[in-house]
Amino acid sequence: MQLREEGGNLLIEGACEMDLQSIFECGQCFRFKKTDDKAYLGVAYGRPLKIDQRGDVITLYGVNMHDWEQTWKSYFDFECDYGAIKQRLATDEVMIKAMEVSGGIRILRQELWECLISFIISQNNNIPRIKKIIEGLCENYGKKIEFEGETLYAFPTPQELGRATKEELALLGLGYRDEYVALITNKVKTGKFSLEELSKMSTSQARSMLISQRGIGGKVADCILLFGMHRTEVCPHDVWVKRIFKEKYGIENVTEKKGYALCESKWGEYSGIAQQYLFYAQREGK
DNA sequence: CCCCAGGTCGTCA
DNA sequence: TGACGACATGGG
Repeated sequence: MQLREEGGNLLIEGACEMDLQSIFECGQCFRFKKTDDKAYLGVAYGRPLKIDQRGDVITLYGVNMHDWEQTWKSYFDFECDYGAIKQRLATDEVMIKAMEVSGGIRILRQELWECLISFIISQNNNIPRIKKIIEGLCENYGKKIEFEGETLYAFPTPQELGRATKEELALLGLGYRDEYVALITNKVKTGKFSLEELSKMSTSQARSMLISQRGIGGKVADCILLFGMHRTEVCPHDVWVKRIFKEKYGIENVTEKKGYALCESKWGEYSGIAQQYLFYAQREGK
């Protein structure tokens, strides 16, 4: 892999265990959309990004080496050696086949606050609608960002989102989740629920803390731990995991508890990443 | 009209 | 603990 600046853009060349489509469409992140010219356009940490992949060249438009070091290197989790992780996970045929499809996934280091709200919204919901709702939140309450001739919006801060009433949220399509979002937003805004403290806790402490909040159960807590706090040992136990254990591994009636034990014994500290590989491959029908 | 969606909550045994 | 329906909304 090689990094260089060219024409005001940053180029990543050569193998880097990175596939933009699977990264942005595996359901870890809801803020990047595909453009007509087959790039991905979105906002993270309040900064706009346009990025595309042609052959083995990835281009981050308008990004210099300083921006890369400051923001995007960490966002795309470049401290992590995915080659080594995949080698560690390649212990059975199911996983090896899944990784042929989804091996380019990286667990993005997203903002905790954004993940918290996004995955509360994700419950009993489908990915296109989750994206639409979050887009609505950003357009209505987030800061406007003009970029490359397009208008983008940052994810609203707790203060900004705190201006929304429950009724306004309902209008954006949150449905019964309006109450959950309003409650936790208010707590974060007023400091009753500290994301800073949360992020310092052990995984099991943080999980209990999350679950004690209204509208956050085990699955949503796990997604927040994995995607918002990069606790890669956490495997969100959803309907798809059940499906995968049944169809691919021939293990039936996997309860939540059983599922965690299975993940722990099979994939250990990388259970969350393993789950993403399997989840994406399964959703792609492979 | 039905069913489902990266679930959670309250209730009842 | 474990099972089961309700819950808003929109798409198929």
